[in-house]
Amino acid sequence: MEDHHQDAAVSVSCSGADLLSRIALNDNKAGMEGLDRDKINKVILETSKGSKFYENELKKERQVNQRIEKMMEQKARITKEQMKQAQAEVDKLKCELERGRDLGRVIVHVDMDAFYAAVEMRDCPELKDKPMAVGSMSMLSTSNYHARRFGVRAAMPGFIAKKLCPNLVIMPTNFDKYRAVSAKVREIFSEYDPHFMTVSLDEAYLDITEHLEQRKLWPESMRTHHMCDAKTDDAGRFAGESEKDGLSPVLFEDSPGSSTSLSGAEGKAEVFGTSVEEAVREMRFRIEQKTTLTASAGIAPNMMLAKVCSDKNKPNGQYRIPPERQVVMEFMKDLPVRKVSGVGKVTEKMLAALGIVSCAQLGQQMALLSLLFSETSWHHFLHISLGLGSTYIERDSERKSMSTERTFGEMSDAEEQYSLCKELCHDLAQDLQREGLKGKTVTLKLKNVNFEVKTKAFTLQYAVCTEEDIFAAAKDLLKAEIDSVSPPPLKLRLMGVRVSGFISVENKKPLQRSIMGFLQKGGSDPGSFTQCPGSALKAGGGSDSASFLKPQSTEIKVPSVSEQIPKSTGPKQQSFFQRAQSKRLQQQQEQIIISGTDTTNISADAAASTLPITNPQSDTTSTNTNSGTDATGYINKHATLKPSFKISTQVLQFLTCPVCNREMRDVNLTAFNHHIDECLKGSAMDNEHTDSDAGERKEELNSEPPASSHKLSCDEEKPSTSISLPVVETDDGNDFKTPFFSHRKKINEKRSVVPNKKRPLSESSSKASHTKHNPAAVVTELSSDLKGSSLTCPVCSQLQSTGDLALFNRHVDMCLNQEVLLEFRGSHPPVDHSDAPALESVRGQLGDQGRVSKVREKSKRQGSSLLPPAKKSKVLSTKHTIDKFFKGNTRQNV
DNA sequence: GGGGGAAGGATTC
DNA sequence: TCACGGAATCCTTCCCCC
Repeated sequence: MEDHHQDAAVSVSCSGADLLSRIALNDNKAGMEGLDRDKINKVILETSKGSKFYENELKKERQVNQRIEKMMEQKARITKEQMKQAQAEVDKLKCELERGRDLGRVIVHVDMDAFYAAVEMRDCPELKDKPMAVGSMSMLSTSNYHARRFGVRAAMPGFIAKKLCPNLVIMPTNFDKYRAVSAKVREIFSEYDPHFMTVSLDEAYLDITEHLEQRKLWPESMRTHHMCDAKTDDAGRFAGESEKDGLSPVLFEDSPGSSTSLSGAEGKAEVFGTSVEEAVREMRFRIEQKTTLTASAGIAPNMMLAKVCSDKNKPNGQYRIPPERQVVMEFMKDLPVRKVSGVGKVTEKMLAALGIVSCAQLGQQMALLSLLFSETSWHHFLHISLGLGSTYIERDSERKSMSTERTFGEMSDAEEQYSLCKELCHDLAQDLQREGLKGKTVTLKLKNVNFEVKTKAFTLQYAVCTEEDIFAAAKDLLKAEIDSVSPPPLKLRLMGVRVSGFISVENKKPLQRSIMGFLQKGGSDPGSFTQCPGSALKAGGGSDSASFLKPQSTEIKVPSVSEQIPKSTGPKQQSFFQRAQSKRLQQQQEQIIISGTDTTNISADAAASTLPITNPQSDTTSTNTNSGTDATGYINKHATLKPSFKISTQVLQFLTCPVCNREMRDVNLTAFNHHIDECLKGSAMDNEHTDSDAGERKEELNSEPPASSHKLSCDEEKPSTSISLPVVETDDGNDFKTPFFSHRKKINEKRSVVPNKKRPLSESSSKASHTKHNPAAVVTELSSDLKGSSLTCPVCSQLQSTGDLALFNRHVDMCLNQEVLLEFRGSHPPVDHSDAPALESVRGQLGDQGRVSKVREKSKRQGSSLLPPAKKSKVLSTKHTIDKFFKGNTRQNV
């Protein structure tokens, strides 16, 4: 939604301005130009003044002012030498960023105009000439353009809006209806970019680069669209074509893009060209035809710019920044920092205190900013000043928490509070179970009648999702709060409960365990590998655990939205290597079982320290599911500290050693076990000096493949899978140094550094292993490319003197097997991989950029921090800053 | 000193 | 007439423990 929450005025012209920037009107929004700000602010002030809310806002404002004071003191202490060093560091990073600037993508940000209000007006034509808003007396979600002329806007309480505009009609929200409209719009989006990313019901990012390529070849007929092809309404209230006249155009009849309006154009055909602008205009045209609502769009080489652009010609317009560095820099020059998503009222104010209002000023003051702000923050600022943003659009990032909260009138009775708490837990449990999620951290959020917010969290030993379990934790937190408040009683106006630390997310860390589970049949809860062995299974118990015990299928297609399989159990959790390896190893196990035994005696101590084993092939191997009562289904994680990888003594016709991959015929199990023991010893010795490396490699293998890499599973059968990785790019801007990857370098010339600190594993990994462009094709490409050349093993970095892919893959398999064995043997400290470029590349391929970043950041912290972290001010955090806009600037041009 | 949990805060729609 | 939301994510700081 457009600038929904930019509710701090850029400047306040009322008295006491310094304390009012949080409350005063922000008219920096389409349809709000030229308002009598003083008058509006006066009304807002008069209405708010004296309230608890107002007092709290003043308090927060004072805190921000204190932060600014501290920052200014810090600034005063900065020496010339420090500035010089800082400038050098900034310049260096700037150079790297410039080198990695990617102008090759065409990113579009589409934003529906006054979405909720527009839907309501469409369905209730009598509203179209009236000032109206959607929401309630306590809060408005959005307003139409008539209302905006009175200063009524989103994120404003309804009662204040009523003061500003007594005739304002406030419509209640109807999310079902908005969702239905949104679904229609998304259908159109998917035709331009099947991987588009939805931000909210009315916003999306698309990468239409590929579409534009194809579009060039399209005949005119494919670019011809007819007026008024909307057939039905979204909620049964909109009658259709006969009523469409005058609806949508009236919303924004004087808007920049009104040429696409519907009036009097029924049946006419419009032909769109092949250019970027034409493609986006066509998309907007089709949205309008289908929904009678208008959308605005921004077109730019990255997400950050596209977002800013979509606001430029709002409503019903579009704006494009061509992919030229000079133009980008020119565009950024006068852009107020506040216009950039991620810069909120606090950041704006802090920057303003340093004399920074525009993005050009931001660029000029980077050395200073690097000394005053955290690394994350100033890197963000640097990206902004250079007009850089992410060129990779991530589609579905994994949910990290789920919560529910409620605001109410003053509540002081403890019994009532417990009762409400239980109710919230009930609701949350239902939501969690609906999505098959379980989390270990329960957080209680409380807001007292003075608007002071407190959160109390507790992390359990096991993941929970039932009302009882959540409430058990939440009520203790509530009790502590009730008992500690002084003076009693605790007077609340809001209570919320959140569950986070989902085991589906956490399990990305020990994913390697899944490889180790290659012998397991029937699949089990990957989440039960926790600090509390077996606890998740116990906690999950009964039907709850079912959602985590779903058979894992090796999906070929990308799961649709409707496929609500918990992400924790999907093949997504295993890397491509892992899945291929698991499968191969599992086939070996099948051979063992088929040959007459399934008593693989991995460990006698399965119950004490068990590794639940995921079964990537459960659909096809479920006949061999273990009962779970014996040790068969588990591998003791300590078992291989001593080589004890035993298989029961029976003569088997055909076995393959899981260590060296050799096939053995007519061998009895004693001999086979002996062979494995020897292999293990050999492997252990081989790796003795590289344990730490392997430990790091183990982590690399933990990474998660992208959603799209599900497609790769169909190639797992092929011998070339070991090298058929979708991603070949490191996130540090280093060139690949091995022959194995050298041919990719040409493809990936455009790269940039992603200096993101603390990048979440889930996001970075999925991003890193992005294979949007037909991964299957990559397999072919790589395979054919490699024929006849020397190859370097991505695991051990050794150059292999063979061009034979089968031999090479065999070697990679063996290396991978050794990784598994090293895992058996215990943990390994991470090491510096600076001398292992191939591993770095592998890490990039496997998608675990988060870990790469961590290693690099560690060295960075040691070497480059000019001020102790504690002295650096905190600022800036957003889901749209580095994560959405900047991280992932390393696009995978596969 | 580093890792990780807890708490608070900023930002977004 | 009273009256300022809900959900999610990320970042920073603090603190404890190893």
